[in-house]
Amino acid sequence: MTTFFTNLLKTMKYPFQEIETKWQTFWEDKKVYKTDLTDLEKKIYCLVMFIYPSAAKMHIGHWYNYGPTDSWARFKKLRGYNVFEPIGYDAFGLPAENYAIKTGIHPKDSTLKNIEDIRVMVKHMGGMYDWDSELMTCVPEYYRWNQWLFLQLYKKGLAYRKNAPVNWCPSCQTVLAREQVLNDGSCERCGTTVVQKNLTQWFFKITDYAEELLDGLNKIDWPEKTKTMQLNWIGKSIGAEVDFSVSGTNDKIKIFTTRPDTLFGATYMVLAPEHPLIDKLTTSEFKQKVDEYKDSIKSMTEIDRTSTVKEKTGIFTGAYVINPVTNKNIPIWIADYVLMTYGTGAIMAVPGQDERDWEFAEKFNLPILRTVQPPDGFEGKAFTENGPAINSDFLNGLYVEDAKKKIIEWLEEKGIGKHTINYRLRDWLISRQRYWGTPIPIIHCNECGLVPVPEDQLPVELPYNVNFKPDGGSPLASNPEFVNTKCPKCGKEAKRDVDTMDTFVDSAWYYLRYLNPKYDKGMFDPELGKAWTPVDTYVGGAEHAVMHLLYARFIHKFLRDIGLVNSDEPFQKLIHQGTITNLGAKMSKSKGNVVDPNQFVNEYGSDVFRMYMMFMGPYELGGDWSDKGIVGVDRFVQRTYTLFNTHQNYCKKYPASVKYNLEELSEAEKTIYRKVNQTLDKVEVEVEHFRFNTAVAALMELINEFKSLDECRNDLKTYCLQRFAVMIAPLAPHLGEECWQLLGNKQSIYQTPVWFDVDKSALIEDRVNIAVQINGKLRATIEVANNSDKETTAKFVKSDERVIKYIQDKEIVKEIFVPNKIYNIVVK
RNA sequence: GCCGAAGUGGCGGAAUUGGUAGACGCGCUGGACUCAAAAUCCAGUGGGGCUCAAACCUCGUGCCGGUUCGAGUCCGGCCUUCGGUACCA
Repeated sequence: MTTFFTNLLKTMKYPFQEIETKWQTFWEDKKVYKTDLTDLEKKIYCLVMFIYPSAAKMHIGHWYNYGPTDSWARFKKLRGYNVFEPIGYDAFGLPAENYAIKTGIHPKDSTLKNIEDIRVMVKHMGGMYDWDSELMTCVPEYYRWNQWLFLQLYKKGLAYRKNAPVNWCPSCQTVLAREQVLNDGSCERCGTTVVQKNLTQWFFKITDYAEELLDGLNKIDWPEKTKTMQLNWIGKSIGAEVDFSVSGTNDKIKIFTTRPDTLFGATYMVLAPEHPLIDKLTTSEFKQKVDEYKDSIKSMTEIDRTSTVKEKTGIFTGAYVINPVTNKNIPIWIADYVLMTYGTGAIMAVPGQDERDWEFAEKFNLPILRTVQPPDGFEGKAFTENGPAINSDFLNGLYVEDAKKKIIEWLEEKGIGKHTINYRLRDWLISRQRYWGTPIPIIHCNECGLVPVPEDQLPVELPYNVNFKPDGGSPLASNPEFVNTKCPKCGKEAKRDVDTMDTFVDSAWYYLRYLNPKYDKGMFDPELGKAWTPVDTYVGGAEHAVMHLLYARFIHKFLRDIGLVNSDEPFQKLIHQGTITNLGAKMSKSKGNVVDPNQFVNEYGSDVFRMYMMFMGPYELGGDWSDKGIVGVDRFVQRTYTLFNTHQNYCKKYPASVKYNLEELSEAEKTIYRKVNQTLDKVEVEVEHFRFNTAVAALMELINEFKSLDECRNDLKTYCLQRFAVMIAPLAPHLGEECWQLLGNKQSIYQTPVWFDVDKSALIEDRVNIAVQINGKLRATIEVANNSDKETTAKFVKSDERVIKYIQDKEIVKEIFVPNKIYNIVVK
């Protein structure tokens, strides 16, 4: 070959556009990523949270979620697994509808258009998706099964309607589930402050599964943080319910407490301002003030009310209850720090052992009685820790746990209380007063009441023509053809439910539908559902920790209970990619800090962009966006391409051995051979654990080592290059395929997956550097044979000038030797 | 307030079980190539001291202590940032 030609190759830039198109077309034409779902040996279901197509573009977050996850899936594929990696669209939801209100473009039209655009971009990214399993939730073939699911839940009493105070977003013009209200009382979607309204709405009874949702957390491989969040959200507390009799009446007030052992210290009672008994028991003397207080609460927002920094307020009702253990009258107060939505809406106040009660008692001069002995020198106010009971008659001397047992026994014996478990978890409110979602399959009949739509009449199709102006009513009500129907039971005129379902219903089971999105005999093919769940690896944002991920677990357990799947959990291993911020803030249109990935994809190609995102830092940490450094990855790709271009057809011309004997290699060859195997070993471990940054770094190190590749015999070069191509293929799939082909391989690497075994004997070095320390300070490094013993090493150490300098005239106290690592001499 | 994660060069970040801090990359500096530039390649690059230079010394992983022959890593006490949560009885 002429020097001229070699130089030409060396200066030729990696033509990413041509090569990406070439391989994308090849993969698609040959259906390389079509998964055989009947092959269950070595199956892996790798799932990424599907796309919410609220805009026509893939943003940085999508790339960051999908690129690295796809690389992991590809890595598994090359290692011989039967990997199922699907993609789809979470296509219902508010943004499309809000967009329609603004522009007049119908949600269906804009959504389908967005999906088309996004599909092109996802393909451009070079994902290993099985396009035959692509799905979108906004088509009747999909949402029909949301309706079917609803009916199954309804049959079991797990879908029900109730009138309750619910969260209403004035901007989204719909109710929200509790999980969709952020901690500052704002709407998760639009940030508007949510208000409370009393409305009759549909709920899914997730609370029936509370205990199992807790138990299941022990069986899944999820980030501890996420499991803790679910644990806290479910909020199990063990305690007791106790009835207190109202003095001078037959009324009883039930309270819930986690500290029944402190019953003797209950010096007053507090009711939530909404408690139904208040009007009845308030004495006429206090009536006006109580009413005033209740009014003042009504005008407060939820945020103000539940603010912990706010000073406690409350008012006496004039009434008393009898403490069942002391038989003393204790006053009944009402205060907004007691919530009607938790427990019974009433508490016994034990200021001695509860900080909130102490604060309240101090402010309103209510009696405080300690019933748990604080340790000597305790200077705090309420004592909430463990200790022996005091001032508690028959409980005296018992520590908290024993005292609880004894008092509960006593209460149960007397029939005035019982052991109780309370959960913070509320039922899932699924009604939405919006258009772009799944219609609720219920008919309201004047004669028969609520009538479920018969299953054979599903789907209840979402009509195209509606008026989706936000006026607080459901847009579907504006379409008479939709609303007016016949009662399936009595045949008389009836009306359809005009609300739609929360879109979290769609996403609660989509991973099952992927297995065969065209299946028309049920929600999904139960055989496949049983074979392919739980999903092995699920990757998505941590913001779904208590919404989507909790709902999906609930629905999965329900589907198991009706026999459609046989696994207990939907997602075995969960990984959260970090968030990519820009200028320290989450990217959003309103902040104007959105970075468009296309500018980089167009300039460097998708392989470089993907790999750069992986190289930026630990996957689970995310970080602030910066394009500094993308050129480094680009250079690496260029060098890789040049390397393979200058070694074309090496596989054919100089076939490599499977393994080389180190003894027979020259020093230069040995070094490279070792480095190749060490890198292979490293890349395997790093990619397996989603540590892509260090995997890319290892490959960069290896290509640096290849500077001396020319000192190797040709078949050994092949050995090195083959392995390099295979290792880079998951991280830069188009480049990987190209390199593999340049080496002279006929088959696409993903068509016929290849991975090489590590030659373990090559991981060990002949000679190693030992750090020599004097009193723990590094004074020298010496090179010795691998696995040298202490005596041999000591000889080298003690004859080294740098060491002698420090140990002469000194007394050697101790010598610590760690083979192949350290030799530390302690002198006095 | 409570729970969790993080804090390492100019920057992004590496560092099995405590064992040579700063891998890899960016940037920067110098050099080669070029009429010149870009690109590419080569060399250097934590701070300070000493030196023509090297060798060498010294300080260094948010702060203060501790354990240890040895601490980025373990323990105690703080500070900052970012997530989660918010009177749940």
